[in-house]
Amino acid sequence: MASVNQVTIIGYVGEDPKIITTSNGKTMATLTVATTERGYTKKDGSTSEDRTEWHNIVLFGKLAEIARDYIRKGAALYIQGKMRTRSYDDKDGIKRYVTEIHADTVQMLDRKSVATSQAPQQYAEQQPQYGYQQPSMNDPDLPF
Amino acid sequence: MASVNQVTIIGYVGEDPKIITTSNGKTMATLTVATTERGYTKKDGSTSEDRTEWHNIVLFGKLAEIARDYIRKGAALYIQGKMRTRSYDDKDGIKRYVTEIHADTVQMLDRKSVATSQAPQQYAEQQPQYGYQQPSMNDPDLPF
Amino acid sequence: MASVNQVTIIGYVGEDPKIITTSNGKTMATLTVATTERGYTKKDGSTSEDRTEWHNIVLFGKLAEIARDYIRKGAALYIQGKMRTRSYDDKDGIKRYVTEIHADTVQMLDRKSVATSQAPQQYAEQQPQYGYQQPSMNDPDLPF
Amino acid sequence: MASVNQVTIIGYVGEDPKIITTSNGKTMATLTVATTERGYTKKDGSTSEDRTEWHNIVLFGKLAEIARDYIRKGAALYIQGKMRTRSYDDKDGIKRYVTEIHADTVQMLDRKSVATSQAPQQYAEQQPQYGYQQPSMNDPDLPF
DNA sequence: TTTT
DNA sequence: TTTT
Repeated sequence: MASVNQVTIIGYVGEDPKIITTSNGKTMATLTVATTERGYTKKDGSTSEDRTEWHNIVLFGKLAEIARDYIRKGAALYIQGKMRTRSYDDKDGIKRYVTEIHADTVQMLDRKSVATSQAPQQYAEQQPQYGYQQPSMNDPDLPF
Repeated sequence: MASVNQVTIIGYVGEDPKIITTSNGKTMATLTVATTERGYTKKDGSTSEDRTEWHNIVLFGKLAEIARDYIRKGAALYIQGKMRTRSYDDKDGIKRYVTEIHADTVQMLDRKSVATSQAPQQYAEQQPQYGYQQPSMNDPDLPF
Repeated sequence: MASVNQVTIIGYVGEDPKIITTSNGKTMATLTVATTERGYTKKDGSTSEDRTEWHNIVLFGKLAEIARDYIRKGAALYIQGKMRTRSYDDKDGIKRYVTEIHADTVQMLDRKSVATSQAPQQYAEQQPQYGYQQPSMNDPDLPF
Repeated sequence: MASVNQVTIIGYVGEDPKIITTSNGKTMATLTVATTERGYTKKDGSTSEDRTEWHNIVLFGKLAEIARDYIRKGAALYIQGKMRTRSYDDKDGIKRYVTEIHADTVQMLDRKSVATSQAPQQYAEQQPQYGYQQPSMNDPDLPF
């Protein structure tokens, strides 16, 4: 059965990634990325406005470690992954849905890392495609 | 500012499309498309299950007319578009979010049209890439 | 360093795939796929013609075995891969270049297999996403 | 008939674009873009080498004007387009083929323009998504 | 709710 | 050389 579910995003990171260590010891990261559709001038002379879309990105394993170590608010990213909608119960016990992008590929588009906010400087300068590093502080807060 | 927001889906239509005529006379169609990620056998011999994802597709203008005239439940489609999250108030007045795909491109992947359920036969046999046709009954129900 | 090289093709197979067993025992398959850009009517009333593009697809390992066992002339395929240009010496010893697509993903878009020309019937009916099978006759001819 | 022919490239411009004014007064630009596949360490400890692929990009109309005015050697680009193989006669009258990418979308990925080599400074600082400008010197040399 |  |  033919099936394709592929999203490609180029945009800017809204906040420093949130890092979670799952119960089975895997690293997971969540972050938000903005894409902006430029407004344009219509035939009647009126102009449409810019439109910003926020995407919920989820990273696992090695990609999550890259996020933890190198990706910071403001970074320009290329992301490719799959759309996934999951349900959760909100504070009133009502079922809600969020659509996330589970990334398969992440590339940093900044020539020099913008990883400054709390990222160790020595890694900020290197910006590898895949980075490994000793564990750091995890943010256990619920993402999104 | 660089920005890309692009989704590519190949999957199967869950229900006949819902057609809406907007207040300014434009045709809009909504439909759901399923993608299925195949389960696989892990190294330890256990198997993961198939996972089906449902996508909310929104079509405007000519693409909506194609949906109205040719696309039916069960059809295999190739869709390319943008992710968009919109908010609406649910019946309790609480703000909710849905993520939709606003399609730019739709192609029917079935060699012979599967458009049988209530679609005019003469068009069901042809399956053009872009179809035009006289107005038909619209379904004013809220999609999704 | 950011880098993306990705091609997506949906089209029809021109000839039965050619199968090669490489010196280190790996299976490789080559096939050609046609994409057709529809002509359209211009503002001045003139029409542009349809334009068919032929793509040289190269498959390795398991994907090559799927090609060998299930993909035949006329099949509709979804292919994703990388562009690669390689050089070779033509019969006059002059360096030539061909651009190929090295596929990472292949999906058959026909609901029922079109694998009829010389493909074993029992497999022709099944059309799995990934197929394994005992070695068969290889075509040692140079592809493309 | 279903057909998709789509290439996505992120890479670096090899030389300043070549600009051609076609016989019917349209602007056309050609440029080469490099993508690099990172080498990796195999299971046996050996490492594969980095592999650079050069892509021949062709731009028409407005995109060609952007290339002329803003894109220079070394620029990082996101490009989406179609693969096209064309034939030409080489100096010995022998038919040769080149595969090019006819771009539909071009985005500059550098935060500050790298457009320095002969590009007017005032535009180099702005880097619009679509730029218009008075005609400049064209390079009539054959590209590629 | 689809499909294999 | 495919397909509609």
